[in-house]
Amino acid sequence: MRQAHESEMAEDYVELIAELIEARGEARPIEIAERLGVKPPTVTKNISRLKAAGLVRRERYRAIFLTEAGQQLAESCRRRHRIVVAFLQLLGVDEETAERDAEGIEHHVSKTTLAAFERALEKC
Amino acid sequence: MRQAHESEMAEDYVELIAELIEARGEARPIEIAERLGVKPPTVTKNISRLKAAGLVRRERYRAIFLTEAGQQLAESCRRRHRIVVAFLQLLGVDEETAERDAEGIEHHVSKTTLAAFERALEKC
DNA sequence: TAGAAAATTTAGCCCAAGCTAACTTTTCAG
DNA sequence: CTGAAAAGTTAGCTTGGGCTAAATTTTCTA
Ligand SMILES: [Mn+2]
Ligand SMILES: [Mn+2]
Ligand SMILES: [Mn+2]
Ligand SMILES: [Mn+2]
Repeated sequence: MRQAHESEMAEDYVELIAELIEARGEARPIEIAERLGVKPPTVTKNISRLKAAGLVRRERYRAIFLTEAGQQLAESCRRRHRIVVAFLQLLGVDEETAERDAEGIEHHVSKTTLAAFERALEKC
Repeated sequence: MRQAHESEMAEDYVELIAELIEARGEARPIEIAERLGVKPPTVTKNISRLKAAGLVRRERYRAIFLTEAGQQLAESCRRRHRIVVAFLQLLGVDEETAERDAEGIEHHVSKTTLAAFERALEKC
């Protein structure tokens, strides 16, 4: 049973691209660069990696969109992100810290652990 | 207020070195390689990075020891590791998964979040 | 609608962290 | 005490993900 094992880079990018598309209708390299705190050439390079990985659809100089696979990955990453943040806040962590820690933690949370977080959230 | 920001590599190495010294009296590259799932040359290279960072004391071909700074870092990493694992288990995650997830999560847990984990552990 | 500004890409670097192959040093068994 | 096995190092390569400077393309605005 092959685990897909997308990289953290891929997860953060598709998550952000999905959010930008939702908010603005399209995702532009310059916004991705700003949000992720990297420079535009880094985004260009990483986007072509995502394209090679089949997660992104894109023509040169144009906006970036997600493939079917990219959308699915983005959805599960966004869901996981929300759960991790909510869970940390439930424990009493302030929102800013919860967001910052979740940005790293999310990539190491297995299905099992995510389910445990959800259980904790359910029982208020 | 300068945050030290040791790399994940450094944290995992000093943590493991401390454990090996505790268990065996010394830490040897070949054991580090086995435990971390990397090859010996990788360990040699990383140990010299740790030495350059002042975390490790070592002569060529000899066992590896921690400096004062290395011991302090190791202690706080081991403590954090234990807390994260115990916390995940408290949530109902099985030990193996808790260990595996904690190995990644630990590096992204801020002081604030760690304190929240401890609070949860205290109130049983 | 031409030209300036903004966005994007390309080229060419850097560094961390991994690997294999080959070599050197240490250790251990007979 | 010697030689083979084990351990460790070195050399040299690869990949991912970052950067700057410079070129190119697109988008605005006067
Ligand atoms: Mn993230
Ligand atoms: Mn995220
Ligand atoms: Mn770890
Ligand atoms: Mn650990």
